[in-house]
Amino acid sequence: MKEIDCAISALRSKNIRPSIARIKILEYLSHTTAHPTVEVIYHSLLPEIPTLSKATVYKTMSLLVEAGLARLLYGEDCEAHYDANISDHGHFQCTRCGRIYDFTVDLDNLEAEGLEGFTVVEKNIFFRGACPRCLSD
Amino acid sequence: MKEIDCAISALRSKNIRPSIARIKILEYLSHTTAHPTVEVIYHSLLPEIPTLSKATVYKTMSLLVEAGLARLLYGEDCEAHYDANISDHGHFQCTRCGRIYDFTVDLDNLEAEGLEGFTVVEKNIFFRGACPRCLSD
DNA sequence: TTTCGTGCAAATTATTTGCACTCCC
DNA sequence: GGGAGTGCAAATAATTTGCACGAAA
Repeated sequence: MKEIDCAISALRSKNIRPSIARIKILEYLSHTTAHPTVEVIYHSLLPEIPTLSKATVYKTMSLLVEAGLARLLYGEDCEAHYDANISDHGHFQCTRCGRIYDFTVDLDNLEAEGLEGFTVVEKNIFFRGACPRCLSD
Repeated sequence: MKEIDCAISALRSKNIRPSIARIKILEYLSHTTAHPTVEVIYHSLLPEIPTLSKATVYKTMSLLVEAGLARLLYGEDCEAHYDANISDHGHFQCTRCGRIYDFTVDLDNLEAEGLEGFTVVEKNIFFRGACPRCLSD
């Protein structure tokens, strides 16, 4: 199956109408490993879709993330969150209330493939889901 | 040792002059687990330091992160990065060139403590350091 | 025909910067 | 006095929103 048909059926399976912008964006996302920003997606597709606007890319990306066809690296919001606990530990963000919790994790024994030749300085682990406080409501 | 002295000596050890804003921000960061944003830090300290400005909080936070006294959750920039690869995998960002690489990781066997009662929907792992391309320069 | 997707522009929010003022060494 | 830290306001950057038009069901 061609990539474009792949994108179309992926959209259909989520009940998202396969418009030109949606198809092209999903197709572009699928064959790149560059983890592009909205800016990058916009400029990459502009030659192909000269009428494309950034607002459409933003709207399409939220749609795709909500449908589970794409994921957002880092947090939900674009605000920077800080932490003075420098030791390796994990963060859990509740998608309902937005609260962030720490948890303990052993990152030394983590098996990672594909990092040969890389110097790792910092390890972050980030989970999302629902916290007990919200689950009990 | 009192918390405030803790903060002062931490700053001194990094050759950062312990000004009132820096001490208070570091102290605040150290005894909270809420992973505050600049906005939150600013409003929490405003009663204590009525002359505080957000610009100072921003400047102080970059300083603390650079010195290794605090860490920034999520990426370096506040731009959202997207990925159509939904399977669990890790991301590595090179702090020199900014490129993001994927790597394979087995998150199922990860031992996490402190997540009893949580429903985990999504797992992200995020490393930072230097990539081979930059290391060979 | 009615709903949905798009594009523009304006609004909002997050962050950075330039500069003047002040406060210690 | 001079460099450093701060605060204000303006500038920039990222993202969201409102609205009108055109295309598709």
